[in-house]
Amino acid sequence: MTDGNGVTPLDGHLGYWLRFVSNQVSHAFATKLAARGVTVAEWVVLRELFERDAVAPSALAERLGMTRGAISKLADRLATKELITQGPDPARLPHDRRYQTLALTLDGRALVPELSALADRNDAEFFGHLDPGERVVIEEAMKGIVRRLGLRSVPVE
Amino acid sequence: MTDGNGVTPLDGHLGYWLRFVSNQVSHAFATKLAARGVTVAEWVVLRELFERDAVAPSALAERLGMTRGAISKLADRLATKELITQGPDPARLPHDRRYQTLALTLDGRALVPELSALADRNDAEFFGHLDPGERVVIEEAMKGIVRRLGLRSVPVE
DNA sequence: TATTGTTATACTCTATAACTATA
DNA sequence: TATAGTTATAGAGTATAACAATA
Repeated sequence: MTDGNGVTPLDGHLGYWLRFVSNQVSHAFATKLAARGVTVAEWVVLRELFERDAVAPSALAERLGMTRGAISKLADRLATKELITQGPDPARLPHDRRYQTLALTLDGRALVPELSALADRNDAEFFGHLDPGERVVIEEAMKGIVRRLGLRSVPVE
Repeated sequence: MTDGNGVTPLDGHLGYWLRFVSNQVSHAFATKLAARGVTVAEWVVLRELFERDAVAPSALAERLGMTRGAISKLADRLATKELITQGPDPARLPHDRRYQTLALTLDGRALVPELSALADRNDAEFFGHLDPGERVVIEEAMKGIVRRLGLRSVPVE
């Protein structure tokens, strides 16, 4: 599949179309989140803490496929916004002070369902018109690729 | 579709799966390109110049959905690598010196087919196993979304 | 004044690696 | 010495806005 120059057109790759749509979806979502003062990376952390309540930075880094340094910076920003707390791990006390725990504040916990509604709306705007059959094919194909290649880590960008 | 907390699971959105796969595809491609000393954004510019030969920075910004400032920075990097040239627009001469033109050097032109082969290989690694029917459903769904929402600009990230 | 392009500034995200404090 | 976490640095990408040169 070339254009006569021996070079595949950019849009000749399925990856091109996925990236095109995916970038637009993410950008639209980022814009919605920005109105609430949150980035997509921050949202993912908040969402994760909503599910698990108290998590060590290193565990979060592992689950989200990020470095500890990246989590540390994100956590600082979220703490400044008073959406999470950072503190020693009570389960490790008394006093292995190396271990820390991140947890949602009340404000943070209250915010997650609102942001989740934005995520729902965003998804519907882009994919709501697809018929269920198409939807299933696409979702299963993506899950299949993830399984087949053994991919992990939550996508953030 | 909630998890009982009134909050949709992250992976309950089709956008999640698209982003997951798309990010992995892009990252794998970026790694391949990095071995040739080029980023994905630079690749997109090179690919565009390969097709059109001499392009004004502002035209490139328009086509790629980037700001002129962003193009300017990219162009500087590519010129430093001696993959493109920056100069006055000969079609505008004599002498409306505001207009500039970007064009591939011989090295740049020679590089594009090699990078294109990397793109082919990358796409095959992720999507080569899909049966043609699945492939068509996915590609057409993505194109449909682009059309329906009037999206434009080449995705770079 | 309007337009093309560059530059300055700033912020997000990412990664590597040095550093601290604990153990 | 090993581990958990933080901090420093750097680079890519993005955007806005000020700026220079030209028309």
